[in-house]
Amino acid sequence: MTLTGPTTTTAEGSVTRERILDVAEALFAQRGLAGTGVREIARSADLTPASLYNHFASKQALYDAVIERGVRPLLEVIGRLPSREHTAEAFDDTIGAVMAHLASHPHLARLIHHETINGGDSLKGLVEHWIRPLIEQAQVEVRRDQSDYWSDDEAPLMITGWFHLVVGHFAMAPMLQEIFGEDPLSPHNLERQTRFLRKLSRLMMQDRESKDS
Amino acid sequence: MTLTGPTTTTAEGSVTRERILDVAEALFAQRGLAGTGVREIARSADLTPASLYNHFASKQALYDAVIERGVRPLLEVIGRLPSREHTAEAFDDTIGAVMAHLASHPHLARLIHHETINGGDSLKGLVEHWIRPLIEQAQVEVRRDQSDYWSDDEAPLMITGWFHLVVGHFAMAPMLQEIFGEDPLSPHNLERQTRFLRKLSRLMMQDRESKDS
Amino acid sequence: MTLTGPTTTTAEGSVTRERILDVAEALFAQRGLAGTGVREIARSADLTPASLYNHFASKQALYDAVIERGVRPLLEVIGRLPSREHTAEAFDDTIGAVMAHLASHPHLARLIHHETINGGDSLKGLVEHWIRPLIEQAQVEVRRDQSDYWSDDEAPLMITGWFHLVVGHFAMAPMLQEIFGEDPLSPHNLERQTRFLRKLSRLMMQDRESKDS
Amino acid sequence: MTLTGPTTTTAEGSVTRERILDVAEALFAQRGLAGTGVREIARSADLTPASLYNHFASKQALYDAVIERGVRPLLEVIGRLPSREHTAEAFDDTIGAVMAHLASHPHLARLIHHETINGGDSLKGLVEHWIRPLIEQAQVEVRRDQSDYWSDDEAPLMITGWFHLVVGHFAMAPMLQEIFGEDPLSPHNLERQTRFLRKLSRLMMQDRESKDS
DNA sequence: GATGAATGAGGATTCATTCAT
DNA sequence: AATGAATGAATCCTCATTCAT
Repeated sequence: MTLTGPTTTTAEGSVTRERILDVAEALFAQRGLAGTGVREIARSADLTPASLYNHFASKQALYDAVIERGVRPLLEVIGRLPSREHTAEAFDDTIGAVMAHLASHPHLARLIHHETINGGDSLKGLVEHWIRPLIEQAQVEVRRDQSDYWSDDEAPLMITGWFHLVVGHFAMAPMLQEIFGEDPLSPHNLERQTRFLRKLSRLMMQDRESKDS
Repeated sequence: MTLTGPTTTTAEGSVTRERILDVAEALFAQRGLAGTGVREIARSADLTPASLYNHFASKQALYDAVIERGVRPLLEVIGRLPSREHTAEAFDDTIGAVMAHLASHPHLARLIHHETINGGDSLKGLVEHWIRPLIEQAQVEVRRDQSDYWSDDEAPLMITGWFHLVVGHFAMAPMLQEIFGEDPLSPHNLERQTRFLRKLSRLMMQDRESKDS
Repeated sequence: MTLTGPTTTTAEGSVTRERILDVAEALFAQRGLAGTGVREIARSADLTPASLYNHFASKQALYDAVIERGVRPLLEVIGRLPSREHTAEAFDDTIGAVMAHLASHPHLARLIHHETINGGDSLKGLVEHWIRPLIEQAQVEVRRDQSDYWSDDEAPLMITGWFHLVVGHFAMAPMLQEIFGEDPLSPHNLERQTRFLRKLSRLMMQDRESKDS
Repeated sequence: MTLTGPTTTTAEGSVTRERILDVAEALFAQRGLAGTGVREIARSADLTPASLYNHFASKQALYDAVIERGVRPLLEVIGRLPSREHTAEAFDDTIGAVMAHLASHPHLARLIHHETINGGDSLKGLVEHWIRPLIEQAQVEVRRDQSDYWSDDEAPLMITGWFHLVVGHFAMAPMLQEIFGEDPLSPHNLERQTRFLRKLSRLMMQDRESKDS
């Protein structure tokens, strides 16, 4: 009876809370906020709907918590790498890190897509803190390189472009699977995709040197 | 009663039917299938929910019709341009045409995203007929160019990459608007994005020559 | 099939709507707003809860409609009688009319009590239009009679006093029934109560003469 | 832990229990039994709903306790004063005492009204012990005075009438406040109301004398 | 004595859909 | 082609209550 000990991790969340977040993440990613029922979430977490409300005030609050828990680490991954000398290598690292993070959180990208497609109220705050600095920094770097292939005001387009390329791959995995008959998120395919993106990045960066010469 | 003349164009669809499709497209794009209520659609079309069922057998049928009507012309746009000599120019044209089509159907991209994120049952058939041939053709062209920067099996990645870049820009317009404070779908910004994509495509294509030398 | 004719009385409300109002009036009077379930109302009206919402937007809206339908005629009854020469007789008539109206709407008084006890949001507007003029008029009459037993500023107390006496009798009928073992709303008892109130009113009015002497 | 000293007065009730009764009284008076949630009561008492059940077996039990605690002293106040020689003065005293008691227990009247409007199961026992003797006594006194204005069988009507007048004033205070813009329970207004009731009582009692002569 | 977590039952309301008119 | 009314099923959420800690 007493062997089980306390079920709550005093740190931040009880195991139940975490379990709910896990299953909700998967379901919200699959079907979106509106398409996911509280009953469904509760059942997947081996709970009554009523019990779920002991941990989250509302479906929306749960959704926000899922987004928060998923996106914040991603932003931290991104924010950790930016300042380096050699842009190309640094960028390669960032791509790799982001790809790795998304790979180990298979629902994150679709979650982000869902949020992004409509106004993204739950995401807004987070993203502003994330994308805006990124763009400003990118602008600085583009300028520093005195690139004449890419102009300063194309920096935002490049950032969002990379966003589409990276997040898109994960978000659309179900459909790519349909089409190609193989899992785009398998280690092999992920490596291939990462390699592809690195080649592309090198193309975009190194080109300047060849132009400069 | 009869003074208004016939309201139905037997050819393709009644004006009411078309009106329903219009508002449903906008709503489905905004909130997805699950997030959009029949009542909402009906109200936006100045109808009773009951009346709506005189035109579509079910919400799902309406949704499918919206997808159909939106995606088929896009596929035709794409299918129309593929065979040319100079790959670079042809590709530029395709990009332009697709961008133009998406620009004039502002809900299409988000609709596609919604469908793509989950299994995309309503889209599956259409997309298979669309993307698979594209990829096969791309593979042929990559091979023909004897590019040694891009390998044959990277062709699918390039295709999907372009998909992400083009469709993503439109689908995520609401969020980009949030972040940058300007409409990504304004003529000026669309032109800029198109120019950007063309520069990128040139980079990806022309690079081979510089490497060859 | 067609013999039943149209089910809606074009005038104001369909028969169904009226039926709902009837049963809701009884239930709200018995158990109050919070104590009455929509399911209960619907069942009593031979309807599904869902169907009920075709007629009233919400439980609260239904409640308001019940109050409105019940109280408005009462106010009209009161407003119709006020101007006469002989105050005593006029007052007798008013008492009689109000008693009669409440007698034929057996739930009205309890409904009013329910509303009055808490802030009476649904009643507020109606009552202000009703009680305030009454008081002003009463003040005029008290003053006109140059009564020296009742002072001018006691007019409001008299009004509310009569309110308590008349409405209270009906509202507390269930408990009086409990205590006395006979129905306070039976014709015989109602008559007795009316007679009692008239005697009381005469006492309050006529007394002035005896005092004057 | 033990520094605060014993928190329970073994005699009658713990302070917590009393606190719960206090807030519950206010809430039940405002919204009735059905309209008041256990959560609400607990929150107002700075407790968890679960903790509340350490003090009361159920919501109903709490409600009954509130009624008990509120009504019993009132009955005692009434029961204490009845036997005197001069009816008029005795009655004046009773009115004053009851008004005073209700004034110092501002929720009591509304509580009684709530209970009275429906069957009043929780009140039944108490009230029977209270009102029935009162009526019998009143009947005796009416008879003793050989009043020919009020007949014997009007005694119950007088009792309930006084009940309406006294309790009504307190129970409907919220609405009267709405209408007149001043607090009917302020010392000044209470005094005025008491004076008014005394004048009325004298009218009802003394009249007999004038008729006798 | 207090509480976090759990729950079955029920709360009001909305769902997509049907059908007679 | 349009609609008011009806409905079974589902929606999110709250209810009063229990119990191990």
